[in-house]
Amino acid sequence: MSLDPIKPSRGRPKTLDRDHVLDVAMDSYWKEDIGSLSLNEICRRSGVSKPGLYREFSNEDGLMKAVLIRYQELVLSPVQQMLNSDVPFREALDNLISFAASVSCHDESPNGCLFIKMRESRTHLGEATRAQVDFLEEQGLVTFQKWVERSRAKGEFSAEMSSEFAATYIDAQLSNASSQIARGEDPQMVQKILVAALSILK
Amino acid sequence: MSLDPIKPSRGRPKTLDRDHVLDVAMDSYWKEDIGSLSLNEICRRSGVSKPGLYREFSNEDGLMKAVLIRYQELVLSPVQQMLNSDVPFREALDNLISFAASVSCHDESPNGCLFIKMRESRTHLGEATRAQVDFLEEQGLVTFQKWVERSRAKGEFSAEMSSEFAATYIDAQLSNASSQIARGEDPQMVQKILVAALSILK
DNA sequence: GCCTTATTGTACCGACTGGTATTTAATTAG
DNA sequence: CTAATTAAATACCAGTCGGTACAATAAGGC
Repeated sequence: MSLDPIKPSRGRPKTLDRDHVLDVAMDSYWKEDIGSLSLNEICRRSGVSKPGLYREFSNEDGLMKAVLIRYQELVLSPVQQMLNSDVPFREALDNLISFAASVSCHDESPNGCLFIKMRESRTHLGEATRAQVDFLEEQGLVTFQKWVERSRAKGEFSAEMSSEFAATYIDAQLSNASSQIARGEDPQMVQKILVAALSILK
Repeated sequence: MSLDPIKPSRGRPKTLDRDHVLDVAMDSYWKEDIGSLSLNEICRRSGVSKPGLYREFSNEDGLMKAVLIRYQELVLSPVQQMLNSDVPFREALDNLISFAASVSCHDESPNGCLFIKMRESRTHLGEATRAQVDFLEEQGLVTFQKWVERSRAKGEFSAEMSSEFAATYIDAQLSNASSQIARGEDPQMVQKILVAALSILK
């Protein structure tokens, strides 16, 4: 294409650091209640003026969608790749469990999976973000289902249930684990519950 | 005692219908996002002026605590009584499952268990309500644990796990089911997941 | 007829929300 | 140099929030 994203280099140079804002916003949404975190607060924290933020992301919905996409690239994608690889089923399951029982943005207070938090806060999301959540949810279910099907073909999964149900079940349990982590429950207990619940996949 | 709750019968007669307000508030908190439902809105819906509501419940915290207590009496208590009775374990478990997979305030949109919703919205609660949630949570865990212990003594529960863990596990799965119902997922699927997850208790 | 007591609703408070109009600053094109 | 272009931040908008001062009202006691 002829439209290069190179400097058009005209007018006052941009000082707004998009990635910095996204980092701050992701951290904030991650460790706090999504519905209670205001744009004003994100502006304060990222040191950006409100009109600046609106110029970059259009509105709150645009910012949250951008944050979610960033989260997908940063956190979800590696997990999906692991599930798409040929790691043995039990090993992949163990990885999945320890991932779910430990997700946090940094070393601080536990907060669960941001995607799942957003899914739970569905009513607080704008149109675009909600659509992105739906897309990621579907993508996740497909990933689980294909993983189960491949594992079954390899003889590593023999539970008597449809692959579709298995995918839904895994999603439900991971979702539950994330909620518990976010609620502040002991990660070890969360993991123990997860192990028990997923033990029916054998 | 000498303090009868009979009409002190002095001053302007009260017209505020406490129970009506509580009903409206319970319904509202039940089927909508707790953190997004304002006192103003509850006043509008119940036809009560704001100072009237404050006189009756002190503040938002007081109202929510009163609502939670009402919910406990109305919904939770019967379930607890069932678990404290000598109903066979499998039957009680089935009751618990169909209860969890169907809780709604009326025939309308599903909304899960209000207590669990409040527990998930912990950050939006005032001090008194939060304390009440903690109390009910502890009470629930104790009920589950004693139920498991009695069932084990009757030879109806033989899974190899501590009664304490079993109680935590049941709580986690019911909580998950409630969240799914509230999120609008198909009750039949929720029930199926619940049955699968609780199948490890045998 | 008052006075006291208790409940009522209007009208307000300061703080905050998502979003924007507007002015000012910094750069390039000519 | 000026004009055009782009981005900056201040200061504002209407609306909502939880909470309250306050004057009007309705009853009993005397």
